[in-house]
Amino acid sequence: MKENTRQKLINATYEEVYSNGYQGAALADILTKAGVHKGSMYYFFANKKEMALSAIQEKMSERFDMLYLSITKDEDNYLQKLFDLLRDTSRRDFSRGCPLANLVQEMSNLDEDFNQALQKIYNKFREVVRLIYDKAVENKELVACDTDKLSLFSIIVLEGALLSVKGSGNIQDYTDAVEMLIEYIKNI
Amino acid sequence: MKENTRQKLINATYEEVYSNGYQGAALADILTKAGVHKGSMYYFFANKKEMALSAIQEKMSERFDMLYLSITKDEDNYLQKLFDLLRDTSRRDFSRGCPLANLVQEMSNLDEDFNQALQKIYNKFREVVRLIYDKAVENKELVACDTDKLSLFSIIVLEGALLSVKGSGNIQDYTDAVEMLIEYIKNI
DNA sequence: TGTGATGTTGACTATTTGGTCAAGTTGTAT
DNA sequence: ATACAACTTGACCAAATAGTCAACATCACA
Repeated sequence: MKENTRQKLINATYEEVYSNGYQGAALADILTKAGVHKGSMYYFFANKKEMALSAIQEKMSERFDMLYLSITKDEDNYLQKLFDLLRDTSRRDFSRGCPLANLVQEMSNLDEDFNQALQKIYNKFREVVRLIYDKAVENKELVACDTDKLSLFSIIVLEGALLSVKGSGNIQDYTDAVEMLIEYIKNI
Repeated sequence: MKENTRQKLINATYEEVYSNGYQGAALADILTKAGVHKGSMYYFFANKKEMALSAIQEKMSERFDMLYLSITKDEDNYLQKLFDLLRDTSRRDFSRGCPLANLVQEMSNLDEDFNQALQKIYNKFREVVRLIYDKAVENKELVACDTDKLSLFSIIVLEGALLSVKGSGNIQDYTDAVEMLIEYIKNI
């Protein structure tokens, strides 16, 4: 049962922080959503910040591994699978946007611990995307190029596109941007 | 003196919200920074939210007009002036990022009034960039193309690049992305 | 079955939050 | 000079905030 309570807190924290930001996520709401009492929470975590950092690290790694790292473990069609993933709007929560981007925007210049944790996650994300491009080059799906810069550009367009949808309320912004990015990559 | 107090509040609110987000901006801090007492503030604004919305609208319009709209009022070199502006890192606050993007990320899915205000500002920004590209096409600096999508893509790359710097702590991300965008535009 | 470790409960606190208000000061026009 | 509007002051308030704690329950195991 131990992991149960902890995991319920991690899940609820992640959800509340994703929806409201770290500063906007009230402890009382997290506890209600998790169905856990305050004292129990302080048994597992030192404070709100430690719980949020744990939630972010655990849930985001999980998410990136599932979505992106899995592609590198296949045998071929690396590029196509990445394009498919980018094009798949059903997997995206356009209202809440990108969980990582939200927190980077909110916290990286406010708290050094968040800054460091988010930098690690962000760099890992970028490495995974670069790995996909490296495999694509290796497999002759893509001509040899600066895959590091390409992964940077890809993430920038992805994050920017998700932000744009939040700003305009128009999902078309996302699909347009993704197609422009894919066109760019095909023309390298 | 009337405009003085109001303006001090607008400036302080903008700064505090820019640094800490709307939810993280404490009224007490805004008042201290402005050197204005609470009662005075509530004489000029109905509440924190109205004051923040006023600050955002007034200060952001001012900023976009100064940076971007001014380009469209010149006679030529539209494209070059836009590229110069994008390349000018001295004008950017990489630690705090883009004021508009920060607020869109934080508030657009939390409050409908913020959502509407930010959408207007965001759309205006995009229109101004499109106007620059339209003038560039008209002036034969750029071949005829879908300037609307190009403005979308430009803003997405810009916002994404600023976010990336926050995420990685590396300003090179910004300059790399801007050069890739400029290369893309030159190759249209 | 008793004992210590692991986990749970919810009332309690101190502080900070946005917001109110009655009393005061200043400016301005007649 | 007077009167009225424009503006300022800071004490006060209720609600929400993160965090504490002593008592209690449950579990594993000797």
